Amino acid sequence: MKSKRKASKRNRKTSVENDQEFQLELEPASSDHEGSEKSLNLGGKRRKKSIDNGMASSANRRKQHSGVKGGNVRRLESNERERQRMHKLNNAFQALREAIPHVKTEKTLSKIETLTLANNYIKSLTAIILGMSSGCLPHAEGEESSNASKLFQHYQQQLEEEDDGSLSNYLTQIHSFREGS
DNA sequence: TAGGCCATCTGGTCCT
DNA sequence: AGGACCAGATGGCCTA
Repeated sequence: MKSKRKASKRNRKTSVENDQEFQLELEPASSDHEGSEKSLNLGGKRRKKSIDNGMASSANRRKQHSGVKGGNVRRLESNERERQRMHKLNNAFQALREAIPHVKTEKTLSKIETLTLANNYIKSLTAIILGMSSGCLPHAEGEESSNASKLFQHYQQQLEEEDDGSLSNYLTQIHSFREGS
């Protein structure tokens, strides 16, 4: 079903990798699951399913062949740490999703959508704040106001250079996300 | 069925 | 030396 597509994805690999995989494919199937049980238990459900189906991933095969005694345990521990790290990253993404206002839909924002929206949201807020504060800046004499003025000039210049219309861009994106859902 | 998105594994590199 | 970080590879799930 997906073999064609997966094959096309695999074509991105280098010829060296293809050669290695070809050789590994010739390995006896009985060795495929060695060392994969622990990571299976530690891993998420999605990964578990693939292994439940009896599919030995190339990753597992690589693991099989890179296994030095003791190194295997270290690898599994490293995998677990990496999983935890990615979970933290995903939690941060979730927090970011909740921090930026967007049209509520059943479909959650993808990571790229979240980052793009957050970027433009920050820019739009910056533009608004600076716009609100700009009124009192010209007559300011204190150092604090002077800094604010510099800040305002800096961002104004930045916005001019980017010329992307942050606020309208942000609103446009929200609108497109709404339509896309 | 193709494409998008995601989770996981892995080896390399950087950092402490 | 070992952990953190990163990017590539891969397979699963979902949707148009």
